[in-house]
Amino acid sequence: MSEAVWRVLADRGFGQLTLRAVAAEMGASTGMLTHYFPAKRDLVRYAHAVAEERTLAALYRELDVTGLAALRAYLLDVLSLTPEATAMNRVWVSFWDAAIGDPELAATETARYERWRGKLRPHVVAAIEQGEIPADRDVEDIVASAAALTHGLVVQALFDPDRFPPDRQTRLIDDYLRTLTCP
Amino acid sequence: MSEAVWRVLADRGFGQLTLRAVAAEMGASTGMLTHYFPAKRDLVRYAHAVAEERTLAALYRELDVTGLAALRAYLLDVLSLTPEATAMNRVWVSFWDAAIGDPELAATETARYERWRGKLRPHVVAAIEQGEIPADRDVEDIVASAAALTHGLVVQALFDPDRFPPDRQTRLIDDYLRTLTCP
DNA sequence: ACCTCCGTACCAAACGTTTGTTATGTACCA
DNA sequence: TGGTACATAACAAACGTTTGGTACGGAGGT
Repeated sequence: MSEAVWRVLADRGFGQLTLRAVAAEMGASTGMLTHYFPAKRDLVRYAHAVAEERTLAALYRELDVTGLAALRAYLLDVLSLTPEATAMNRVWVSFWDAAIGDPELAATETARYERWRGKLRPHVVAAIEQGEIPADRDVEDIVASAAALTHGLVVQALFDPDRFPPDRQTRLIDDYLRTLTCP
Repeated sequence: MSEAVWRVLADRGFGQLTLRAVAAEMGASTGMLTHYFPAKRDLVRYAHAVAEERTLAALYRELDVTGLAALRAYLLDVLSLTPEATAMNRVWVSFWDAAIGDPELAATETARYERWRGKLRPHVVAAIEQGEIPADRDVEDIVASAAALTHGLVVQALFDPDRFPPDRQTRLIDDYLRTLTCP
């Protein structure tokens, strides 16, 4: 079930997530879907959960590094460095559109962002404690700008993969992290 | 005509840009629209042009500053600092979704990004010549990261306006520009 | 000046498709 | 016997598109 939803999501996006498309993808009927999802809204919620689960799967792995190196690892996880990551990012960008028009989805996206920043925050704190980042910098602002730069690169890479190959995306993140170290 | 299209775009987004919605917005019939736009695709193209025109209107004003200050001014133009700018950004984010599924729209978005970066580039060059940015930094990378940070802030501000009020968005851009000045 | 013709600019209505949703029926298992 | 897990089919609504028709205004002939 989650497989079928993900396949529809990955190659058509959130806007084209339709009951019949999912049903066809799993060789079933729309009646079966309405049995599990009384309304379309429920299917969208489930699809959102599926996408988030796939995202977090990569995010919750253990790291053997701390501070800036850990921050770097988490940011690279989000970039479109592999075809799978690119598909993931396409899904999330399409979700942004859906969320703009739906207050409930917008709220979940707000929460997702805060969760992501919460994941990055301790490593910024550690980087400051380890002296990798000047202590007078604001933690919350660094987290927000790191997230911003990363998602900004994601969007540009989505529309211009030739100009933003994996090694350049990585280099841009590294350049950014380097500027964090200077006072 | 362009007024009606813009109104629909602004409060429903690209995904909900429909012939009937535009027709209703200008108190006309769908037949009239198909007279001017033989196919939906043509209406979408026109809507894209309308949105771009509104964007460029703000972008092509003359500046009495150069270098980093000019770069700052252009980046601030894009941020969601006013309700109008917020509406504009909602439209463009919704356009990203439409562009993901349509190669032709994707190509126009690729071009739009390159045009935007082209607008920023000379000011980065000037900043380097004026010694505001170390000469060993890559111009193209700085332009790309500035665009990325800005659009990343736009998206976060769209879903969390409380956490990203205008003054914080501005501060985050200023912090970024400050890190550019250090070697 | 008048009439005819024709293209432009629309409207109203309908068409076929796709969408979410609902109703009815059926197999199966406890 | 009754509830769960489906399939089939139909439904109304919304969509892009097509059709048939009306109004008008300028061009050309008489």
